[in-house]
Amino acid sequence: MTAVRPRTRARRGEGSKLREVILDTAERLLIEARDADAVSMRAIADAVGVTPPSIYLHYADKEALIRAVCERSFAAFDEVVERAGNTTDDPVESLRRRARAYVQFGLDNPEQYRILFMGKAAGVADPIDLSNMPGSLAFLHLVEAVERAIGAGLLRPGLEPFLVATGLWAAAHGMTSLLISLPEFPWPDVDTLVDHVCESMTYGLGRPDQRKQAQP
Amino acid sequence: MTAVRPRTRARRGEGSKLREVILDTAERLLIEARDADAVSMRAIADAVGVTPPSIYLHYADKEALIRAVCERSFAAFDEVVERAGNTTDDPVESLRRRARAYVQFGLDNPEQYRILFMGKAAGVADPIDLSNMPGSLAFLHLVEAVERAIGAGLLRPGLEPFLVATGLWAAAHGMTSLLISLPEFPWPDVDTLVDHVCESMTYGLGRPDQRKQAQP
DNA sequence: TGTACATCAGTGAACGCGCGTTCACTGATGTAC
DNA sequence: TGTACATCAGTGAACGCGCGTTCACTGATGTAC
Repeated sequence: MTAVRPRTRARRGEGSKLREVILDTAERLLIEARDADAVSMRAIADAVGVTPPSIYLHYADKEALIRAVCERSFAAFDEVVERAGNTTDDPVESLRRRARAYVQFGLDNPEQYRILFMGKAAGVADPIDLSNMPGSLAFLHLVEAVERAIGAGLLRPGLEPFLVATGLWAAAHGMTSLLISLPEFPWPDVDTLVDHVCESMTYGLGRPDQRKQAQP
Repeated sequence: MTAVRPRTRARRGEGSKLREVILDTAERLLIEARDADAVSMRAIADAVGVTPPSIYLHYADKEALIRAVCERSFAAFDEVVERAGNTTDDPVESLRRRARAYVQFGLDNPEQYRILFMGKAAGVADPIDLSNMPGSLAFLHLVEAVERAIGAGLLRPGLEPFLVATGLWAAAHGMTSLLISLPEFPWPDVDTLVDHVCESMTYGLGRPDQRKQAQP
């Protein structure tokens, strides 16, 4: 990919405009490519219409640039899921809508999703402090949504919100990441699959009359 | 990594011995590294104690070698899960044991798991024919296990085995891949998480008395 | 028992390539006087 | 209004590196006579 036009130079004091153009372009190339290793600084510079050293005026190195892209993606992801969850007053239905939005975001933005949740070491910060992680806000929003469902008495009593949220996350992530990684598998219709898993998680695959008394 | 000993040359007619040594070594390096791109043909040759061109006597190119490693990993994976599933006569309990074994295999062999299910294009074959895919056998075994549970009348009537198997797979994969990709997240105890998700998938998070009549 | 020879497992050096990053520089822009 | 000058956005060329792969070859092994 070569530059379409050799970008007009920014005016004095407006050098930081290029910073955002680089960020946008890096994100776009990351989406088109398969992973961060496959997107080179040269390719980014080329697509922006600038020479490679220019990038280093704005980002310390490649890792810093990729991290900046990730942080923006996490914000977008959280926003999409939150918005979908807020379209209903029924807390259980809200969880389902979150799940559908979650999976859809992944399928619409597979490479962003890959960076966010399927990377080699997506988080870097303090292992204990959840709030330091890039995607923490989205997860905390999920825990809150679960708490609302429990508070409304719509889930089995005694459930631990954190554990439930983690399980729901795993289920949504499982569908999303498999759909992304194994596109050639003969998947059922995506909505059918998501609805089935939501239904299973909510009411179970087992026959209600055989439900065991399992209260941890 | 340099060769420990400069490997004694194979005898006449025993050239194919090197083929297996290369396979073992490639698998080992793949486990130690993070992904296939990070393991070079040179590094493999070096670890075997041979020069790079020797590999091309046994594998057409890097892709063929990596694919050979994958095929072996899939076989091992299927075997582990099948064995775990056969330790009980209760079909529903068997599904749970499969799930636990699945997650455990992933955590014990994270890089194999990554290659198998989190790769860029894990399968290459005909998109429609399930039996052509490297991991097809393991999945077909899961469908059969679901069919046994349905046949025994232990699951809600009317469930589609393929859809149920896909959902269970997604749930197990979700936990496994998140645990691998985000090790710094404050995970609950792995067994607690797996048991919780199995319990949810089987009997649901929702209150049984609020179960809706949802028969697709 | 000895020797010429075909086979074949492997070597050593090189190919062209793309990568992240650095370094000395250029030249347009704005400012001070 | 004119000019010297500091600033700063960006350039062009090169660095050293590791990669997958190819090619002409070597030399030990086994076999035929």
